[in-house]
Amino acid sequence: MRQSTAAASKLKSNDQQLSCVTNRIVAWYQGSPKKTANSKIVRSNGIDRSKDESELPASSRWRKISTGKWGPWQRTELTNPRTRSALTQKSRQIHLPRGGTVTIYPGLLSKTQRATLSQELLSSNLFRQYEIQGMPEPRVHFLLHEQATDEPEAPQPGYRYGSVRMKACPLRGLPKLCRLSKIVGKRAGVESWNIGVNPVFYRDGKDRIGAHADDDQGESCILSVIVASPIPLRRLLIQPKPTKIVDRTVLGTKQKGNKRLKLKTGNGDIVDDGVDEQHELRLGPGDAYCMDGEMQEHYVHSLPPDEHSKGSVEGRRIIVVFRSGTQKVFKKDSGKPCNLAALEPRPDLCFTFGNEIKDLREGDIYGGRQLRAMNAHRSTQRSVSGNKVMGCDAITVSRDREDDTFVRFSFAAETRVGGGSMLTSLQKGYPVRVFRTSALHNKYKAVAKKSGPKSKSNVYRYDGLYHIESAVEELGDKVNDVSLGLSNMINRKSEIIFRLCRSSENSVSSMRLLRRIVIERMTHSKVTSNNDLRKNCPKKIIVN
DNA sequence: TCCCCTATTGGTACTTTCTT
DNA sequence: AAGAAAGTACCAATAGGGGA
Repeated sequence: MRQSTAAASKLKSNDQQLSCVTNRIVAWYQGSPKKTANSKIVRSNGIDRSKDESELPASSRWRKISTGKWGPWQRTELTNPRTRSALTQKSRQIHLPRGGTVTIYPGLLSKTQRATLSQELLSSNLFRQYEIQGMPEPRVHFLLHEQATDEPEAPQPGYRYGSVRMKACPLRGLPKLCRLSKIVGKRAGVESWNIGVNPVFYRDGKDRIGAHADDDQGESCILSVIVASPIPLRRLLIQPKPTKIVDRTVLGTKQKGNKRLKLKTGNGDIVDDGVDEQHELRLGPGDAYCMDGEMQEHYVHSLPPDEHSKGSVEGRRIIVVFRSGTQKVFKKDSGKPCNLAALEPRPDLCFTFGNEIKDLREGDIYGGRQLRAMNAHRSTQRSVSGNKVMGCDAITVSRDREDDTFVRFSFAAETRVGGGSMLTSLQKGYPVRVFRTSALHNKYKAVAKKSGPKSKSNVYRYDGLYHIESAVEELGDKVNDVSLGLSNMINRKSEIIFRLCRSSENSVSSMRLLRRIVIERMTHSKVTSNNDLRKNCPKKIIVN
């Protein structure tokens, strides 16, 4: 009884909180954009953007790949659509050089419509957080569909890209958006948004979307309506799609990688016109833009981060994306529902040096996600966590080095992949958290707990704090000691070999920890007491 | 105009996860 | 089994501003 009352009051307070958040956003949104009139944004390329904002702001620039220099941003020519009707009278088009069209519909929504729609979306409680490339996406969103039903377990129409699987909720649950969907469908000449209606919430200027094409489900029409936007406006960046087959050396440039832009001709040959292009669109609240299927073949688009509105509620941006293409059905949704905190701007990550991290215990096994959540190792895709200024707080060891004795080992890193931060830690005498991973082949390889979920991903064992003893730069035959403040002299591409030694600051001695690791590997259970250690420990430690 | 300092940006490497 | 990725953030190179 008591419990249910508590639950009820909790629900109520959640509701109140939600309406509080919603009201605040709506209030902010309805407020006049005071900043516009006076703020002057002069970009490094010398263009004064504030003049553009009252009109349709589209600009483009080009560069020759051979020279690498970008030309100035210039106003993009906007043409009237070929088909004129009452519905498209105000619209304008950009015809992209490599193929495809963007149609802009200025002022599609009134201020009142925007406010009520914002409220409907934010109070729907439907936003979800999805993960991609091992990280939460820097935005939250959800999918609606006119054919979706209320049964949560039943398969529903959906949308999938990368590892994100979105299962739609019924569109009729949000009546205002449902109405809008029909209006914009007419305007764009689309009978049904058969992939779905996708409201997206960028919580602040740090939230963003990387370069991508909407081409995973045969999209033929992608229409986005901007419901709310920070002022100054954020830019939508459009660039040619990178191709897969690339050899820069053949083409006489030094750079490696697959970024060079090439085009496919009609007969399948790959040609290269030697030119990069970029296009920017700065559309405001109430405006809409529509990308066609052909554009998705040749271009990617992105919403780059905006330092201006980072960490601030004023940086909120809400858009609704309507997609038509190939309808698919999904049984599962890969996202998690957002609580109220998840709708606030995400806080910056902070550094923690040393052992004082809650739930981090020497010898224990963790997943990569756990490490990031604990702030014990912050980087998904590099083994060194840290930066050149602050130093390195943690590393993961996943490459075998013959000299690893557990107490001491060496670790190689170029300055560009974290060697710089390790040099800082060496100079400051900071301890580094060391995690050995299951990717190792030597006897100190981390081994997943038997009881844990079956997964192909690596696991990480916390082996305690280590101090960096020395650093040498290897230059062919020469070896250069860089332990003392010479980091600026180092060739960024040469490897620096660091020697690390397990620190006496650790709560557990090296030998005791090593014994525990051995026993836990043998018994697949946790060693919790000294008694366990004495009882189970073999006389001679042999690890394999 | 040159120099020096700071801010911005473009290029890049990185791992896990998932698909083909 | 191979390969690509709707991401992250480091860091060098570059641009821009201010002072001499």
